[in-house]
Amino acid sequence: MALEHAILVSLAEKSASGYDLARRFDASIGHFWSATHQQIYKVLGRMESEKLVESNLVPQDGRPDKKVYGITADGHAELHAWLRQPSRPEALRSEFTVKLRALHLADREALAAEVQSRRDAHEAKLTEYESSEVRFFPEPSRLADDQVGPWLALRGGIRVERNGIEWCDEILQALGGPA
Amino acid sequence: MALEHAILVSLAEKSASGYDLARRFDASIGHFWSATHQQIYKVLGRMESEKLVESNLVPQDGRPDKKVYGITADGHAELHAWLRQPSRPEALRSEFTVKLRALHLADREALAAEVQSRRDAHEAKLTEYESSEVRFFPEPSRLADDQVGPWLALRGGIRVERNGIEWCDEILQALGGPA
DNA sequence: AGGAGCATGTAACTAGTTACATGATTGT
DNA sequence: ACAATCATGTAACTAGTTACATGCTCCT
Repeated sequence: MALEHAILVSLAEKSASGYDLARRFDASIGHFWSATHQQIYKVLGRMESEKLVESNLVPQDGRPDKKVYGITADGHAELHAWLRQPSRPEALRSEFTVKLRALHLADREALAAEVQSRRDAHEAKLTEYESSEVRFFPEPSRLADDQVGPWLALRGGIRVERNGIEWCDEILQALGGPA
Repeated sequence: MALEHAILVSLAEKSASGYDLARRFDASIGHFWSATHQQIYKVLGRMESEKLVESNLVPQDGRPDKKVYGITADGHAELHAWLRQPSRPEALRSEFTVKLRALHLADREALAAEVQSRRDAHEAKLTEYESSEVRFFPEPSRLADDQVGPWLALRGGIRVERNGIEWCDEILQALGGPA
């Protein structure tokens, strides 16, 4: 299961509570694997019973106590085993593309509007990624060892968004030009 | 649910049995939305009870009888309603990218091999898509009305694969050059 | 004799989503 | 007073995967 491994990767960087993980899955790692807090708690529970992670309760004042999870030796072993074996290539699944195939049945105006809003979303993400790049990886030629992976992941995100924008433009043009 | 709508799109093109649909979901429409025969049969059953599709049994000789499904008026209505409303933008979910982020914990050789095999897979798909393009859409500037959508979908696939190849090359270079 | 293609399904399971639930503190 | 943030969960449901099951025909 992928969420399990995403959690192991995240906890290997730094121990965290379920809540902390949920926030990470809203940002950094969540750009490539999303998860809600509900599912994170569920999976953490199972992972604890499988001894991949262990928790200790940290009392706080002015705030609710939290359960901070850390990765165990078994967790590290599982993580390394997963890293060693190739993951199956993920087939692309796009509801939008299914819809696009049915273009001749659709309202062109409505579809063009949808494409435009997808383009805007790609643009927004691209801007976000690009500013992350300049902030966190200003000198990509000399990165610390543990920064290469995150940088390459971000590069992938940037590529996906740029590609998405170009494709939207191609569609808009085919739909009758962007006015 | 997206499979439901993918089936409606496919049946709107042409009536088909569950088996036929399963083959379509291995090829054309399956490039953007995959489904196994088990799930197709399950969903077809529900869709029939919801009167979105209707079936009639076609006896064949030398072969098992088949249940040919066609789209109903309700099905068309549902399809058009779906086409009119924007689909939520799909977040990208990539197990590989999660792994890439953990590059510093992984075996570089093994990861490079995995990247190379992903690159090969992208290359193979790209070749397939490109030959589909020349075969089915030799003159993209003058396409029949119902060919524009499928062509744009294919263009999206081509873009995704090309982009995937470029990203793989970027990763391989960062991992120490492609020898 | 064996495998591929045609044709349809059931059953058990895993993963993920949506809705609901609680309760304190801090900021506007 | 109201919303946001911190913090943890349960319950019900939907979607999708994997394994199992049957049986006929055509090709090699």
